[in-house]
Amino acid sequence: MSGRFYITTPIYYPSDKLHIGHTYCTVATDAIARYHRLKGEEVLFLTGTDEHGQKIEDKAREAGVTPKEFVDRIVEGERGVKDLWKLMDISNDRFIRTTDGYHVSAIQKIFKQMYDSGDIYKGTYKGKYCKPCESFWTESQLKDGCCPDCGRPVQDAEEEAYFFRLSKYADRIRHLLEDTDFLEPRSRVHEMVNNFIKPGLEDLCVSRTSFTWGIPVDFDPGHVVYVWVDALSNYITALGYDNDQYHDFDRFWPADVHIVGKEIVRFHSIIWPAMLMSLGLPLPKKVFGHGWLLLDGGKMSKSKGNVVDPYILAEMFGVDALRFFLLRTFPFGSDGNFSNEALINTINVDLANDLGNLVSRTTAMVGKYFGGQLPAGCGATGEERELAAACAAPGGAVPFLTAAEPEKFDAELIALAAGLRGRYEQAMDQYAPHRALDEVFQVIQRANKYIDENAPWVLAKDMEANGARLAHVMYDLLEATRICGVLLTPFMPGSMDRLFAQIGAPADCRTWESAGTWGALADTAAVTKGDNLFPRIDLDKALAQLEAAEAEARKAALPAVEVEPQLTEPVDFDTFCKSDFRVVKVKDCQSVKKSNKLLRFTLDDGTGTDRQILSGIAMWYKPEELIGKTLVAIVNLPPRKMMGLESNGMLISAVHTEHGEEKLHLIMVDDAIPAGAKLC
RNA sequence: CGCGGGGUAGAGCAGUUGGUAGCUCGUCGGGCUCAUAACCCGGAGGUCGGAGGUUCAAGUCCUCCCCCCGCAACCA
Repeated sequence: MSGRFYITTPIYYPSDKLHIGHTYCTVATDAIARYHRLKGEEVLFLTGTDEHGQKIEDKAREAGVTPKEFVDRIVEGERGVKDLWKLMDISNDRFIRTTDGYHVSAIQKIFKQMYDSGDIYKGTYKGKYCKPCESFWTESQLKDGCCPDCGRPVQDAEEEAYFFRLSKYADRIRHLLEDTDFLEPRSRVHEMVNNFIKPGLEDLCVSRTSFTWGIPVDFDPGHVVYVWVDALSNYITALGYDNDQYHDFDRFWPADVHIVGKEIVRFHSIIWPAMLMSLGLPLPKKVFGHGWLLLDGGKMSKSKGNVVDPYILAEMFGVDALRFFLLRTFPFGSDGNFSNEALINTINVDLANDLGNLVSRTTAMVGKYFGGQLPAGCGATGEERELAAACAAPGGAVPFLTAAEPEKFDAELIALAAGLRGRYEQAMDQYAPHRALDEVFQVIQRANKYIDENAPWVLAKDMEANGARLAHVMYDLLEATRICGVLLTPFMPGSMDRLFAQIGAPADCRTWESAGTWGALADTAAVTKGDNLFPRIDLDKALAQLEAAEAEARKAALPAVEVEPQLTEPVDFDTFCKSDFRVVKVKDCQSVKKSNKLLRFTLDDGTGTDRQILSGIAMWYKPEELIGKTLVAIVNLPPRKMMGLESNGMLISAVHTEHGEEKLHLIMVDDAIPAGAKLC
């Protein structure tokens, strides 16, 4: 049974602090890794950060530091990535940074190897070039044939770049996706095949010359390795492939599973296998694409300002409660709606009422009725052990229980608890932690019911007559609790240590083996009622507190008002005068079908002919509120089509950023000004 | 007709190969008092987005339509 297990998270992009979504993915991976360790397997759990690229180069420049300084702060700094994983009790064995020296040199070797084999070749990246911006654009990125950044005309240009022969592997990839279990859940396969394989895989541009923050192509100065080869290869360089930092490649490759978010399934299920094929390496056994945590049914994003900070939640409710909530509530393969109410509810219902209270009432009664230690001989009977063994056996059906009460209660509880490990294992092996947890809680609920059925407080009234029975009932409760505790360890390691201490379970009662055995706990184990494992949370109070904390964090993190830096490049007066700004009156304004940003204006510009302008401001204004307003527009821009409609000019607005949120105000002028008045 | 996901009780969700519609919260009533005002039992509440079709039988299979959410596009 004990084999090796290599599991990875994605390497996260540290251009910003990580949020609850990253935490979700890492916590899930951690629980799976811990599960395999519990089963006695030799596990290697890898996580890390992907630190190169244009965006980080830009962000660093904005912050006035070097790119390396910038990522160091986010990765190693206070409340950074590593800090967060430490807080969340993540048990990763390794942490790779793509700026680590061994990775950098390994990538150069890998790149060279693929070049030498002919799978990477030098080609030309045909595109459009904007001289003032020194930027390359593809045909589709252009705005009206002009540079999307500055709006100036662009020229045909060719840039040297390296390409990977992705097309060569299309057939093998399609087979891999369609005919094997390589990619799960299955629904993601359709998306990949329909969107990317069927239209035809094109060769992939794998180098850039437009920025410098990347791994240099060592045989061709000026080129840096673009994200694909750099980032995806982390899964093998972290094992020591093409480097001497580690020496586990033969031990752990191929990976058992890459856990990834659905947004990067494409890279892991198409590009990564193709790269490995090119290198002649075995493919990972599985890529699992989990769902996203949504907020109010929509995507969580910085620009919406609705990012949930895991630090605040963990500090307020405890790390284990947060870990548990994330994995218990949401089906791992699909999206789920995150909310603070759901979090608190789950903590109260599952952890406080069901599990915490079960431990509390059980340990309290053992203390009250037996001074914290049950009498010897009250433990599992031979018959019970047999029943349990039958239920725990693979495929073992629960026997038909005909015994009379109260033995029937015992048998039901034992049968359910003894079969739990098998059901849990099945769910975990299918990457369904939510189902595994559901199974555990079925047993916890059954144990609570078992207390009511046996009414220990009634038995305790006559210890002489019922003492033995009472002790046995208590033992059954401890034992059921222990089994649940073992199986919850991968999810809540810290809390389960406390639980085991309370029910007196030593190390050999915390093993995977012992979770499949009824009667592992010594009947005379020392039981102590400790602090509540999971205190109940006052919903309203906690929500208010959370909101305050989140608001404060948001304010601290973001400057109140930000404006674009002023341009230093002068514009000569003649050029300026070529822009024809006019006062216009809004005759009609409607939203554009199928667009969530565009509004269509019908304007009186003083010429007597209506002018139509499209403007991407639907986020800030409702169409009807603008009718009749007096605005300013530039009217001599070349016409441009948007969403099939022609726009003749642009309305002028003032824009700024407030607490990270983009704000926009149309320039409105005095209604006394007639349409067509020129601005100068 | 761009691609995909989804529409099941007030809310959030399960429903494998078609065979009496379930779970959690909430709500109403009952029980118990060991326990973290927790626990246990029971009730009410659903034309399973809409319309057709296949079938002895459809939430489940087929066709069409409507709505929501992502990606994409667009935001001169």
